[in-house]
Amino acid sequence: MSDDQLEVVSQRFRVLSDPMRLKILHNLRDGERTVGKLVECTGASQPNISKHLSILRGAGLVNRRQEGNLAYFSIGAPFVFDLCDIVCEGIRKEFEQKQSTFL
Amino acid sequence: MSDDQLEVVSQRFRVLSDPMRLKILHNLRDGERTVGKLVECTGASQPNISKHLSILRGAGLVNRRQEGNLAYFSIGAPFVFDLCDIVCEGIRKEFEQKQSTFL
DNA sequence: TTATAATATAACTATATAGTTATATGGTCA
DNA sequence: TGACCATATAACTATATAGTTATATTATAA
Repeated sequence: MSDDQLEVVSQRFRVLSDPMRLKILHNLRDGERTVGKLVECTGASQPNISKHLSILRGAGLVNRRQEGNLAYFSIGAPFVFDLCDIVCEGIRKEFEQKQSTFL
Repeated sequence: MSDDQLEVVSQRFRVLSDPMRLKILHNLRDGERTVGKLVECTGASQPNISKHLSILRGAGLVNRRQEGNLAYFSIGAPFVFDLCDIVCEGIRKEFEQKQSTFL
């Protein structure tokens, strides 16, 4: 793998390395949401959510659809949930291993 | 998912969000390596590699084995390669889609 | 057109972190 | 023991970025 490729891949992981962005993705799991709705669900500020959405969109992880003056965002790459599942599984296993140390 | 859980998951993605750490993992794919060997292969400084290795180890992504005054590191969680594969596939698809815009 | 609502962007601040240099630790061998 | 090697850590600097406040954009409705 070239350094350029490594750079691109690491950038993608970086997009997922923020709890608020994961929270947004989690909220979109049930279907598309407006910016306002995401602001409401996450408790973050509107500019903050807009910024995160633009980062997620830049990575192709969400899609944007405009209807009137509302912007609807939805999951653009379902594989993000596969990624999260693998990571969660890894965390779970590691946790179990630490637990077993005390048995 | 709780905010705490999101924090933990995002932290794991953060560990993978650095090109040098991905390079190290890539180099370990063929088997265990000493710190010196990784310094040689990556072209990074020795303290830099040691620091990255300690971060990777903190996340359970690599294992450490000491023999004499050499430290051998190896892959601790093979699923990282699954993660990378999924991300690479996503990048590839997105790239194809952008290409098709010009056809 | 003007007023209003939803969203996006700009400018800024504060924090996190990658990399460097210098030094410390720990192991081996004379 | 003391010299030497491999690795780890500390302190620091420079950069990236998450969040805030203020403002701009875009669309609807009066």
